[in-house]
Amino acid sequence: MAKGTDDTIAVRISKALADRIISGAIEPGARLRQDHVAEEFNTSHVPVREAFRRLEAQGLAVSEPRRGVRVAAFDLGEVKEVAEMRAALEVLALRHAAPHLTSAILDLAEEATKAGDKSRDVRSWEEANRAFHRLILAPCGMPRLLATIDDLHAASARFLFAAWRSEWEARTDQDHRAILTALRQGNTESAAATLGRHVQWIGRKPVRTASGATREAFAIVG
Amino acid sequence: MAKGTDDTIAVRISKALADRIISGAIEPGARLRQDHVAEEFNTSHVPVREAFRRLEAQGLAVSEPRRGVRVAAFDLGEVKEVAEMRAALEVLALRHAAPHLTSAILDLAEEATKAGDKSRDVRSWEEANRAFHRLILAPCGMPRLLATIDDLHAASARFLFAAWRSEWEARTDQDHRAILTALRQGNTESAAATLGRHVQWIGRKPVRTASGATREAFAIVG
DNA sequence: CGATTTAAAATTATAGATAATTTCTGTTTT
DNA sequence: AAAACAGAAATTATCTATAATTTTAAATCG
Repeated sequence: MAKGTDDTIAVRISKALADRIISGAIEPGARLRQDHVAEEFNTSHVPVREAFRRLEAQGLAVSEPRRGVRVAAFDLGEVKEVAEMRAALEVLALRHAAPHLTSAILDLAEEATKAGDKSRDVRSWEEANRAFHRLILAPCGMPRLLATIDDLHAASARFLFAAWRSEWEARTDQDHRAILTALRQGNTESAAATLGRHVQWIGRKPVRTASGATREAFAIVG
Repeated sequence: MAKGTDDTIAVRISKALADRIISGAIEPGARLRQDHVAEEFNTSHVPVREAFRRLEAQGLAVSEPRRGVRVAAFDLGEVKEVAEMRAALEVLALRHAAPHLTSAILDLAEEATKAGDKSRDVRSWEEANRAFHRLILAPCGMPRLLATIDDLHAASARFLFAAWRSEWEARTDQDHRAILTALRQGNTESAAATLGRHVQWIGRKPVRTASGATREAFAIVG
């Protein structure tokens, strides 16, 4: 991951915190105390507050005036919401990207798919999956759309890590392959339809809670 | 407009600046100098910086590290991009909102349409148009989706005001009426299709530039 | 006279300090 | 024992001050 050493301190902090929130290192609902964060990063709280605003905009944190910032909570409803938004926007992006896709790009996307299938842990699977989606969508040339999709991917990853906290079973991604085949054949509509379905596929998994009981965990898997 | 007196200063500033950027009171590309803004609002620059981060997240301003913040510029490509994103997301929202629409809500939406038709200036037309869209979409119960649509509406309004800076000719909005009719008949798909087309309708208009020449101006009109 | 370097002014980014608000904790009251 | 209530501690939001960087303007050189 690019460290971005010339970034402003606020950006560095927001990236670091975003990573922790997404990976689940900080629990949903946990308070983010500006002085503590400032101390940890050896800065004052001014850049910390700016970092908080960034996290807020990404939907990773919520802030109440005078009461501080906390890590955004989420429920099944939000998982579905993000999945549907991703479906709508990624389909749009793919329709515009399709005419600009080269076989070189599709080859890279295929490699990303293979890397995902080989992944032994959630984290590397997520990285490969994200790479696949970004590769086939980036040529749409719509920066605002891509930025929005990126934020939604971050939310998806958060749900994913929350559900498959440590265990992960490898599985071959047939959807990705179907999408690539359709794109290679110039069948954009078929690829878009599969992508739309693929992104909305929600995985279910029983998870042991802190109290010992088991509940269903949900996560977007695509 | 709700003044939000209990808002934090940063929020107040960001709302005031957003209004100016959207209305065109500040030119695209103009620099936003934190000390000047701070002086105007009788504060220090700390809340101003936070306001800038909010504007950045909304896509109304762009910031380059150490070089300051400027009002986001836009071109025809971005107008189209925002229109397509709105089409995709508003259609999604409408599909979810449709089952929860009451005739009371649809009556309010019809009033908003009439108010739009009667508007003598862009500003009040935009307000009525925004009210219409929000009324029929809000019952979808997807907060993240609605927040994203709101930001896109702000961008749309910006393009609109830039093109129709002062003059505005009244016109009856047939699309809004067609959408309401379809919704009243329970024909969600027809309403969604019309909405998707409606949002992407881009108006064209010759505009006199500062140098005296005329160029085409473009704006989303829906 | 135009290009380039240098110096000054303006501006951004961060730090440290202060006032106001909220949260926490222990105690009292019913 | 549960609820209500102080008072103390912690935390947020803001202000003033300082360091670092960029922009502007002037001056110098080719």
